[in-house]
Amino acid sequence: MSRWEPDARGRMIGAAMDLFAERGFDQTTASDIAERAGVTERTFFRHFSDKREVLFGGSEVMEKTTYDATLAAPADLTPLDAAMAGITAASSLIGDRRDFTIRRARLITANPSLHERELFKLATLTTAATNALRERGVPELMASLAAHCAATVFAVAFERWVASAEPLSLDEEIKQTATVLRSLL
Amino acid sequence: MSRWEPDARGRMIGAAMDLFAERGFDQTTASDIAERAGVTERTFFRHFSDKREVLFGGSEVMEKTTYDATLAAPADLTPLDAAMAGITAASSLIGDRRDFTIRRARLITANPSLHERELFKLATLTTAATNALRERGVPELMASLAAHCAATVFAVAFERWVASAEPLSLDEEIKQTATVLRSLL
DNA sequence: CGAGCTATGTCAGCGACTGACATCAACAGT
DNA sequence: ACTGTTGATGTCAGTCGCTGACATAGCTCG
Repeated sequence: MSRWEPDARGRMIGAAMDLFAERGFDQTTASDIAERAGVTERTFFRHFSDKREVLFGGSEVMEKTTYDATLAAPADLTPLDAAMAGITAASSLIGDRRDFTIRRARLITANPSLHERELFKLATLTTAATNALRERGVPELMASLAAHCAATVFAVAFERWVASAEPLSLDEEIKQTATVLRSLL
Repeated sequence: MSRWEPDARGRMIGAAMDLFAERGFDQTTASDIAERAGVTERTFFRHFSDKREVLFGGSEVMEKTTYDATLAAPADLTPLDAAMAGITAASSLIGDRRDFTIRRARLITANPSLHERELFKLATLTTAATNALRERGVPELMASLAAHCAATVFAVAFERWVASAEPLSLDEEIKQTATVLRSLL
């Protein structure tokens, strides 16, 4: 797959996370990452469209999962429940690898520029759920609001999941958060 | 105020919006903006921490307004209503200058990197409302969820306000959107 | 009119990112 | 085993975003 060792991409991701944790994001150059991974700066930018993207590998998969699972949810679910089903399906993609995900989350919250990118990725999930809901026949405004609410539940639950020392599963955290959300109105 | 003409900052904002509209954000260099505004590139970066910030001038004011108005809302309001009061107060800061705001919004949605920044600014409003709610004695989780919901209403309502040809006021749009949100649950 | 403050100009330099071109490993077909 | 093709990588030069250090011009105040 690569000119020398295999899995250049994986090595770059690992090198980046190590370096970000050691020195911080801003103090790490793309060239640093590439060097530790045994490749060139140029090949780093062939794999990742920019320096931040090295931490956001699986996001297209999550987007597609969100869309598919929202669309495939039982027909009798409310818009909000369908969107929740979509987002929950996507969340199960990361709920497993707990320590990797948490390590990554800490790096992200430590850097505004990475935080920005994460908000953007979350917005793509919202859009995916919105599109799927519209496909289900939900009117525009309601689709958008339901998708946003589901994304909110995910974001807040994820934050708590990361912060808690002895944790529930991410799924459980989401369920509890969703319950509180419903009690708001 | 400036070495030559007054209101260098205002001229840079105007120049940036014109150039972004003419050639697009990526095809406009910071030096281009500075030149059209009659200043140096260095001066541009003294006024704006980065190239995107030229479109996000009033955001600290909106953040403070959100916090203050959420905190100052009548004590008998629910968390969601208090947060809505805060965000609505902030929205009135832009609801006036409609064509400027819409022109700006179109530039932002046309460019992912600007969109990223806008999501970040919206997140700061959410945080401001969350903090104010906590100050009101609302428990953490509920505060966070209420603030997120209020921000969602604002974001969705704003999007519709920008898209509509013959529009309601932004306030009206927010009220209608909030009603639909409540009907979701 | 001189002292000091502040906004601006000038210059040098790093790091993010890109386009163009050369190169190397693996693989397919002969 | 030989060769042509393909795809990932290396090399190089260059643009642009952004910053630190220092010089300078305008304003204010005594």
